Amino acid sequence: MPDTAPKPKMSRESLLPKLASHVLEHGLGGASLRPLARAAGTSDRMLIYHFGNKRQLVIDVLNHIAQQYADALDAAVGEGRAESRKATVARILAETRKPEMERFLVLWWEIVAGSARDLPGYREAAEAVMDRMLDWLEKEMPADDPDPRGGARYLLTLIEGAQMLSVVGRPRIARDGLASSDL
Amino acid sequence: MPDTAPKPKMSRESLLPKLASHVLEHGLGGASLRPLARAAGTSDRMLIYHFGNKRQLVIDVLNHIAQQYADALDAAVGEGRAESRKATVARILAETRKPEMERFLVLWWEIVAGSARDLPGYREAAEAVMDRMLDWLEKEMPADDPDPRGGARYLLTLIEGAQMLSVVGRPRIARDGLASSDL
DNA sequence: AACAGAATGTAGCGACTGCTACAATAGTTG
DNA sequence: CAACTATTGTAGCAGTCGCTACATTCTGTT
Repeated sequence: MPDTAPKPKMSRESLLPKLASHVLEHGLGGASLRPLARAAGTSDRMLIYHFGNKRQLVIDVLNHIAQQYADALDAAVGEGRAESRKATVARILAETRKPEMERFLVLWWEIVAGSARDLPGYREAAEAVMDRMLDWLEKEMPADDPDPRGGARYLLTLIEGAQMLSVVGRPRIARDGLASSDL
Repeated sequence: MPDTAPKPKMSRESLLPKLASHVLEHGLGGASLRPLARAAGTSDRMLIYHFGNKRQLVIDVLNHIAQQYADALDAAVGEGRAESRKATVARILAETRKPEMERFLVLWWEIVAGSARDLPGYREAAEAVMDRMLDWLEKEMPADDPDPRGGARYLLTLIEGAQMLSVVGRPRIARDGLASSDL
């Protein structure tokens, strides 16, 4: 007779993916222990047991998500570089439009907001994400770019501005703005 | 003998400024009826009475704040235009660094986050703010700019990207990016 | 003054919040 | 097997949430 309950032996690490997934779907602010626990197949009691308190849980989940996103970016880096800055921008915009990334993009602005309000853990997660994004962009810059370092920073600024404008319902502002730039 | 309680005769409109001020200070997500009421000198009971429910209150407060911000921007438009795009960017960055604006900037990212999650009222407020910001920028563009319309959109994209990077603790990325641009 | 409707206070409901006390079980180690 | 620790379940606490029932007062009209 097989085990009826396979005794999953839950740990902080085994919980994090499921918690992260729930947070990606439902956001961080509104997330409370009991729904989180349900999504992870445990009880609020055990979440506190494993993470100490909710604050620490949020911090750990944020770190996990940042890491997850960074890994996804790394996996998405293609072999060859783009041919132009314009192609680089197009590439990253296409990459972030993938549905798996879209969930993250929605959460991203919540991370930015938490960072602006100095909530614990948010700033660190945001920095980790932006740093990795910058790495990714530098690797993706055209081989013959005159200033790949500055250019990557320039493009990141433009890209993030464009994505914000899209998210607030004004994608055309960004599109027209990019079209009018010298890209 | 003077009135001990001057009977302020509160209305939706007379409440909104105080509510907006409290929201600017403490954020929207965490704001609950009782603290809001205390800040406005009423009771939760009366907030529901005047606004119907919390959702509508949030929507109204958001509209009020967006209007307030738009007015502040309008008031800040100088007489003469800037001499260069670079000066335009410098002008708006200086304007938004004023302490009164800074409170708004913190809230702004919460509005963006709510917009990304499609919370009621957030998208509309964000659109109103961005549209007015764009107006302001167009008026502030250099008189001899070859493409003031596209240029304003380009600058808005850059500026918002830069402000986001600042808020998440990476102002240097934006600064270096802007320095490397052709502004 | 009589009344009607708007505005407000008091009290509380049921649901949910993060978290904990206490007890039971499971797994490891001697 | 015995002792011990790690893990989990049950139950609940004190506080907050949005909101409402009910009664009262206040204001303007007739």
